[in-house]
Amino acid sequence: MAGARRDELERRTRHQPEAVEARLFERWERECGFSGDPESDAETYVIALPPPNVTGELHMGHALNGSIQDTLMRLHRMRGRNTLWICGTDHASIAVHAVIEKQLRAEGTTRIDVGREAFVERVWEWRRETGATIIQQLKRLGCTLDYDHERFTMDEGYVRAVMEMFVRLYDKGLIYRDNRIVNWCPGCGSTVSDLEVRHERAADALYEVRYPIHGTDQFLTVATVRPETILADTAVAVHPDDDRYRHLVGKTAIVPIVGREVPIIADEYVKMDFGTGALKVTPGHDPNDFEIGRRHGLPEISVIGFDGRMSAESGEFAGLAVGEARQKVIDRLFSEQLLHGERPYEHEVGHCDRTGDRIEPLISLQWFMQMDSLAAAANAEVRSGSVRFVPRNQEAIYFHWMDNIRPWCISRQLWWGHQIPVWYCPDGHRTVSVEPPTACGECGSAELERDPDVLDTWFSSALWPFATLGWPEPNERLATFYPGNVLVTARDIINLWVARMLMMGIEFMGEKPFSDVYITSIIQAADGRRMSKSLGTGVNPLDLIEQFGADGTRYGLLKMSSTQDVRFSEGMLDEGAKLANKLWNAARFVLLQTDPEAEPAPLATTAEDRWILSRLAGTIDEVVAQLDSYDFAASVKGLYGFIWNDFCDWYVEAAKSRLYGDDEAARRQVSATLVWVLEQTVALAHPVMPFVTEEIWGFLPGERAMLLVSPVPEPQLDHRDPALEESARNDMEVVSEARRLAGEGERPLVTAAPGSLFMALLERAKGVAVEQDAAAAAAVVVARGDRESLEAKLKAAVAEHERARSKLANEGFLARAPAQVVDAEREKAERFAGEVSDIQRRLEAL
RNA sequence: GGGCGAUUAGCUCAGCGGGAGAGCGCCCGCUUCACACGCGGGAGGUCGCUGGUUCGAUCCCAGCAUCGCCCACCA
Repeated sequence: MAGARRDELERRTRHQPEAVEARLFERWERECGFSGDPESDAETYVIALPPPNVTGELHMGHALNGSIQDTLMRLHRMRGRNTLWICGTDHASIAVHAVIEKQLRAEGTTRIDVGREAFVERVWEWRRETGATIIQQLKRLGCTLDYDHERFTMDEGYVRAVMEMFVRLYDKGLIYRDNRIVNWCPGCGSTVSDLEVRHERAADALYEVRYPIHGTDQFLTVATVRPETILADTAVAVHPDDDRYRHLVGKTAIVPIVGREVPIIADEYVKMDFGTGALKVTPGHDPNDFEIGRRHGLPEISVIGFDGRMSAESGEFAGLAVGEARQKVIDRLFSEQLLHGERPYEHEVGHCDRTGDRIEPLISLQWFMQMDSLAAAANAEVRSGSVRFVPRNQEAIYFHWMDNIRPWCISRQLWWGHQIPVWYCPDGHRTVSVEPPTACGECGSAELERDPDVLDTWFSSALWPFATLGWPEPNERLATFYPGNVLVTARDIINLWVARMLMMGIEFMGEKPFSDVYITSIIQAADGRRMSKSLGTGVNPLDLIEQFGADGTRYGLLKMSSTQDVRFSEGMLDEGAKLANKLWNAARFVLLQTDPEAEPAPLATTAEDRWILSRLAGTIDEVVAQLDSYDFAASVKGLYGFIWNDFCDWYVEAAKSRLYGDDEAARRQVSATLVWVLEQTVALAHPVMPFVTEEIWGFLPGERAMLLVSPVPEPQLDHRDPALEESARNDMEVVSEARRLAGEGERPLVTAAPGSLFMALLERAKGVAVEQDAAAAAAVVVARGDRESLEAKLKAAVAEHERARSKLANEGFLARAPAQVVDAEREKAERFAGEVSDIQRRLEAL
């Protein structure tokens, strides 16, 4: 190694992430690139990044997802796959509206005042200024995304793809317009989907109201929490099996206040044991009642408008706010002696996930998508195992939703988004077209007005895996990189996004967009609450990267990635940061202390060599297999144990006696193995800890490509020696015990067969004597000349021997225990038998 | 109401049918020639509770308790 490089290694006694990360990332981008090669014949490996909202800042979820995906990308790149990690952001209609409308409010204006065109222009301006900061933040984590082809769901080409999708589905009859009850969010001024409604407890009152039965002097009493909607009642329903009311079915009731005569119907939806067992049916203002209404062909009356006030349909109440109307209705019912009772009532009420406003179910004309056939095709893929959820049990979430799928309301009353490609002429004809038409398709009128609504953001997200590759235009990137391999996301958007991508991928590409769906853990705040900005429980990943380095952060997040909910623990990142430093220093030691002439090679000269080579082969085998099965926590744990305990604590320490000894040949041999093991280890750790490993790689001897694009190590399975590893564990205990005794001021003596593992460590230890004895069955440590401790040792060994023997004598044990367990017990019995006789010999010698 | 998951050392978590583990924290000793972001040694646990299966249960089964997340149209 050149003198300057040596000096640098000697000087840098600590790994300093902040000093190397930016430089290495820049080299990766410049010298290697992350764009994938559409021309290559190599097998592809493709992941589409779940596009973060343009409004977003990197949060813990992104950092975890990013760490996992980048680890997978790097592993497969090192395997020689043609890798592509699709990169981009989502236009996030509602979130962007929130940002811009807040700005407008601060300026004393509103979106209505500035108008649609100016509003949208303003959004673009904001987008140009702030850019997608979150994508830049992912670079800090080391993510090797295809930044050169970054996409945005509002890009020209992407918008075309969305329009194309709409038109095709419309032509197929799957998209249609209908009056339906929808979740109206007064805050958003738009509908929101069922998945964007949160249910929260609310304290309301339950009113019992008497409805006169037509042609009698009797009453039917119903229970309601929304008396103001009485004005829109179009039936009263009871359960068909309810003997109390069976005789009333087919008769009519008079709706209080408005005096409308409505049928009394029977419907199984009604719960006999709730309230009075009679339900007022208001199709215009309740989703369930809407369904009942459709089943029975009832009129749909709206008395509440989109402005949150009573509409003209409500007659004398028109113009009142809903709350005021409610009070007035109650007063009227009371004065007319129709209010039978009132009691406090706590129940769940829908709130908008974004704004927190209480959802108002309203009937309106919206665009819908029929999901049944699409869902059936997607479900078949999941049922057959062709699409696999990991962990498997997350499928339940998917199926629960998909097996009960309902039409999807895809129109939103917003301005920022993909405007629905439907134009209306004054005669009301529809023209549906990807490009703006010049004339009505039916009557030729040139006076066309475009549907003002935009599409649900998830509509465009659903085609992310292929619209990002240039669909619908045929092209090489699309042909090469679709379908992808795995989707990595959190379980809260399994239905919102994953299911819809599956359906659209199958519909438009004829093939599932990915085979594996890896559902990550969700990291909670340290106190067990949800991590969220609003709760103030969030942790900024960029701060973590500063504190622990990108490698430490990635390591820590992967380590936390075990169960479905896990509490954030800084300790795990700290562990990662320390491991990076440990690895750096192990590299310094190996590169500075070994014979520079030694050619890196796995030379199995001593027992320690064979042992570390066995451990290395086993570790490579396991760590890679665990990454392949998405068991990141286990993988990272295996890396840690090998690097810190096996390599640094035991092998490097044991190697020192040869390294610093007089035997030149031994020095060269152990040097060769040390460098070889280091090289393999660093390559193995690269997917998880890319920066420190790349930095070390640069100091390894010889001309070499960057580690990013170097091959992943192959486990040398012929190096594996489980018996040796087992006896190593025993010898480790002997070494520890000798150290303890020496620490207590004893003068321990170790009797060991020649070539026993780690005796080199004892020979270097102060106050420990080592005695080579070919007859020794196992390494045994005794306190020199101390009859008492020898006897104690003998007693313990006899007890262990007896224990193993009695187990073997137990018929039930022999009959049921697996063969390898029985063998292990047998070996144990033999080993302790050997130890017993060793100690006995030493006792006699005293 | 339904689904999923958790309950193991002071803290965060592994282990999931055959002798209770890691990291951090704590105690003792080390300026040992890679690393004090270190080295060596150590203390600390009736593995939530109750039953069951088994020769044997932290691990499997049932029930209970507590906590978390997701889903859900009881007016």
